[in-house]
Amino acid sequence: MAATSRDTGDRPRSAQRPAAQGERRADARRNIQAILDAAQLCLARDADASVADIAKAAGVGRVTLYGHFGTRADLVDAVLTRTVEQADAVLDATDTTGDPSQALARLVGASWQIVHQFRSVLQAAQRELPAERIRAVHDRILHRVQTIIDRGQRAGAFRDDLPKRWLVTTAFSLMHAAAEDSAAGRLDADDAARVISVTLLAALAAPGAAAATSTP
Amino acid sequence: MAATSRDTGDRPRSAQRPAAQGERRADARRNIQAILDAAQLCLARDADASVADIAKAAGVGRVTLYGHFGTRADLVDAVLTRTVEQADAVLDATDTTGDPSQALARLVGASWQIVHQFRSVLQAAQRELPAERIRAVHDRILHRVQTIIDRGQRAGAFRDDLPKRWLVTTAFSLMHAAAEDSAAGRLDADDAARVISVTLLAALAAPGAAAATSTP
DNA sequence: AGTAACCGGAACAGCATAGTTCGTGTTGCC
DNA sequence: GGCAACACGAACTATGCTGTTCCGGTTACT
Repeated sequence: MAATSRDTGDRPRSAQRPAAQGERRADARRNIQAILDAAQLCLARDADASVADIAKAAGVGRVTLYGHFGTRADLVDAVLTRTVEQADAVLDATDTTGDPSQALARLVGASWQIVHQFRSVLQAAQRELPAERIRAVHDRILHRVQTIIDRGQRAGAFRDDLPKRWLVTTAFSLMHAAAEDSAAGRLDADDAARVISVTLLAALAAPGAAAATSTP
Repeated sequence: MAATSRDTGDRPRSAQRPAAQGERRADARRNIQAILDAAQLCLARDADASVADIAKAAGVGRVTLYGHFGTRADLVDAVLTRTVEQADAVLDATDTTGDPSQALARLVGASWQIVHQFRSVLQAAQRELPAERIRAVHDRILHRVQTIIDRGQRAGAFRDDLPKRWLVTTAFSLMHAAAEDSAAGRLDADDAARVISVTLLAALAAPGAAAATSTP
């Protein structure tokens, strides 16, 4: 249903078909990226941003947007897919082996901004897409942090007297809060990774451990 | 502008005036409370809940709702005012003297649900009310936690190597996260106060201090 | 150079919501 | 008991949004 597949039967300007499967003119490819970029920014600011707002921000006409994305839900799904792919790429490139505390600090440093962007898009998606679709992508993100917390607990570095699910929630809520404070000018973006890591590791440290230090 | 003042010039059923300033019939008072109750619940679930949804949940007609609240913004403002008053009442009743860690734990225990409810209403209000109005009520809530954190830092119990504003944000983000997890069934509501306090106090503890324990 | 792919403003239909008016009935206060 | 305060469904206007159609112009690919 997304622009990448283009096999949508009855659609406006349905005669528009690429010469080959998936093939497109350069201006069409440029517009699709511009629309996705604009949608990501607009939806992060306001989950109810209109299709007209997004088209304007992308510098294209509404009919052009509808030419590439059949419905608002199609567009939101495409943005969600792209956001997940971007998050996966960054997270795949992050070393999560070795000392759990240091691994978590690296993961936090690499992903705090993406995690927040992801959540903004997710909120918009929740209004348009089925709950299963939302859960599928949400769980993939959670899983990585959970794996490190599991390792940390087994190694005795992280506390195990609180629900594990809550520790994961704590990690995400601190990243989201930092992203919001940073966007609002209340927190220096350059300092955010350190601030989140110090706070999170202090919160997660096994009681009595000397892990609760000023800098990781 | 809210139902309490009733001096709104040209309004539907403008002939409806209480016998005395602010005086109302019993059924009108009951309906106003029902509308505010319903608005608080509906807006907490969905900041875009319609006036028709709220009226239905309150068990009144839309015209009746408009008879008491001139516009949607008037209603949202009234809900915000009431929510702030409720939060003030609970927070005023909480002992914030003595040991900063224990004071913060008490404050958290008393307010985690209210703080979340307050934020939900605040999100709805942000779409309807001027930014100054939002900031005025928001800062009042933040101030109480900030005062305790100040005391804790002076007493050496809380860390001072992270921005103070961030420590306040941490407290609020953990309360919000716990409320969301509780609402979603991922956290036992009866255990939430303990879980938040333990996590928060561990995060705030001055490095090296023995405050990072399992139970406050 | 030719032409299909692509673009996009105008206009339309349908839907949802906010706010208003009308008219009639009910309630509760004096 | 009387009557003003209160209630409320139906119907209306206005606005904004989604999605579609039309049609003429532009771009870019061969």
